[in-house]
Amino acid sequence: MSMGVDGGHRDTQADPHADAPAAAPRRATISDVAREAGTGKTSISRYLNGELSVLSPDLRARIEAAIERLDYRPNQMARGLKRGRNRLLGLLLADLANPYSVEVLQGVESACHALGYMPLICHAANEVDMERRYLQLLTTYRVEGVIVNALGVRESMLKPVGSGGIPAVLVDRTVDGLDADVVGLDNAAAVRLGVEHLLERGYDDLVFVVQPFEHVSSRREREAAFRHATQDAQHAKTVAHATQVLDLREEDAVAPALDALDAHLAQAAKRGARCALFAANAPVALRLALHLKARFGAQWPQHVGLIAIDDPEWAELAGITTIRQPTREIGYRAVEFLHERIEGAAPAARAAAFPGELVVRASTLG
Amino acid sequence: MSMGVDGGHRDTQADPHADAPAAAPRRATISDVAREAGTGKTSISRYLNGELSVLSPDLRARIEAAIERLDYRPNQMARGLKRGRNRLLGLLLADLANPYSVEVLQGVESACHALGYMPLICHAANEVDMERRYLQLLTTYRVEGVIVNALGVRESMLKPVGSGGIPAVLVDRTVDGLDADVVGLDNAAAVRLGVEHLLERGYDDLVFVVQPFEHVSSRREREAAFRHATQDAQHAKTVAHATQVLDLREEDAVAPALDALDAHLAQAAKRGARCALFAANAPVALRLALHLKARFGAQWPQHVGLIAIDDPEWAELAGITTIRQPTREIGYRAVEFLHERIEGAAPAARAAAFPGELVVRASTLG
DNA sequence: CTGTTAGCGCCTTCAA
DNA sequence: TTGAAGGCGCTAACAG
Repeated sequence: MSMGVDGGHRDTQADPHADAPAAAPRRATISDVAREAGTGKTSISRYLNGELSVLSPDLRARIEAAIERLDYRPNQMARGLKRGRNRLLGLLLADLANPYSVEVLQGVESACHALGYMPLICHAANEVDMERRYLQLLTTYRVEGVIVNALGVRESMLKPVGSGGIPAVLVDRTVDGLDADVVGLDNAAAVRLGVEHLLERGYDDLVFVVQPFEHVSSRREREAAFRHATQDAQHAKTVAHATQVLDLREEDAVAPALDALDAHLAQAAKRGARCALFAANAPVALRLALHLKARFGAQWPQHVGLIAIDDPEWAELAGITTIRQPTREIGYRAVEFLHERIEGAAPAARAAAFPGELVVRASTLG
Repeated sequence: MSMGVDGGHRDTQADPHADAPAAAPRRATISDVAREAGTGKTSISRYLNGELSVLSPDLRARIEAAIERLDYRPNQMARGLKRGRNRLLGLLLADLANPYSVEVLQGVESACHALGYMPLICHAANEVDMERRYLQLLTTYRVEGVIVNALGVRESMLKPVGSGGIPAVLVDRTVDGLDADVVGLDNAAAVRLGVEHLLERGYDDLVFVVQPFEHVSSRREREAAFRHATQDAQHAKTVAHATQVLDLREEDAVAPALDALDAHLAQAAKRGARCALFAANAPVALRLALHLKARFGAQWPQHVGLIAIDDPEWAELAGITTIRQPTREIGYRAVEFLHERIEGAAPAARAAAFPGELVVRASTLG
């Protein structure tokens, strides 16, 4: 159950009779430093915490020297235990293989540096079960707050801060029934941007392709926005639209979905319609591009349009039009929100929705 | 200097006069559980550590209930402080934007789960300075060992385990003067595999493209292996070869390097030679592919061959031949090595070199 | 089988 | 300006 199964660990203690070079010289503690500097632990502690003004220059110099000589590093664990805060932030990521996550992570890290936190990164690899375990583990390490970008985290795994839970902020997706800060893309605007671009380019049969979206708010929002944008009064009569679910986690379900898509494309072609696919995110886009290439050859963009939310590094190489998210900002803001709550501010749950940016490439030349 | 700048943090303590719902109900401690269960802390501790056999069924049930009722989670920090081991492993990664790192990470995680460790992931974003800071930080959190895949870590930042340093294992690259375990690709064999493939396909002018390699052992090894493979007796007279450095961190240096490459390609064409580029890793390959596409259009593989070490997800889409590394195994093995050392084994430094696998695609059709 | 005691390394009153 | 003492949450001898 618990991750730390440590039964059966022989506590290999240094053999006093071994002629090895100074068997495992324990790291120096604050007491060692105090002794070395000829003073009490209190002064060392003061020094460590920057209360330099209350230390005589002499003592201060001795302490400095002692620390240097012993290569002393204060033990964060002990510090944390004592003061009740360890400067650890949990970051739960559903899928690090998705470039989006890595970019958000970069923003998170940079904010952590600025604010003095150490991010504890947990990668759930798209497994709901892992998410639960990691959340427990983070709790166990007493992180001061968590940033969550998960697939199946439930409200019950993450009690709202009011009821004794850890401060939490959600990235990209909400959790049903959980009243926490959320930061992510302005999905409605981003999708609208994409749809308008496709219409401008003359596509009149749009298919939104998305992973199962019932349980992921951002997917839900994007799908809904797609329907609204295409049903919009000014287009309603001229634009065909449909949604195709593509479950990338079920390899067996992918082929049928792609077949359905092919059928749709064939029909559209017969009608003389110009068809374009709107991928809800990068993983979907990759899968679609691979399929289209296999089916139509390298010239596939002449047959079908393709646009995607997310702008992975390979989009440029593949010539795919995208809607880029300000991922780093998203990560940065998440930490800022979290920091405020950790510091005690308790405003109502906030939501930060960042705008996406259209990057036009060859896949939507029309 | 230190990351944990925490001066100026108002310790916002709960206002006892606020009518808020039960101001921040502190997490239950072992004492709380003991009281709730009507027993002493020791029994609780025993329960937590799986010494169930020495507890009367009755006590055991009461403890179980108390824990449940209080939603108690043992504090890992306190545990670690006491027993001197916190089950934390540091993982220092030079660049998470490189898919290689993410894949290695997955192997690391899966091994950590199996062995009961919690990986503390640090992302240095290709900054040597970050690497140093993170290494210090890890030290400060008393991780039991570190897995290092860094750019500029020096021996001085990572004292060998014998002299009081933390157990360390290196991934993909060694550190000068540091006698630690290393796990990575069998570079010589992988490069040979690639060169032979290119020769078979009829290329007779090979250019190895690599980031600055003086300080990164794997790049050095690959470059050397390339020279050896091409100078090999049986090819020496028929194959032209060269090495081109491409420093991706210096945007200003990229264009000149690509120009040089272009010149080389032009000359080769004039001589009627069949030219192929051998990218030392995925980031280089991406950059090259982008350039070739811009220069020769989508049909670039008809002009130049391209092969790369690493097999990122976009390689399939771009149709680039690669030599795939068993990245997950690499990460897994790294943890295993580290675990053994943490457990006290002190064998001589080992090296695990895994074989690469050739994945042929359209970029080397000849 | 169960509880008491003494710290792990550090911070924090409190008194000198 | 300095130091001694107590305790954060937990484990590990010792007793009973």
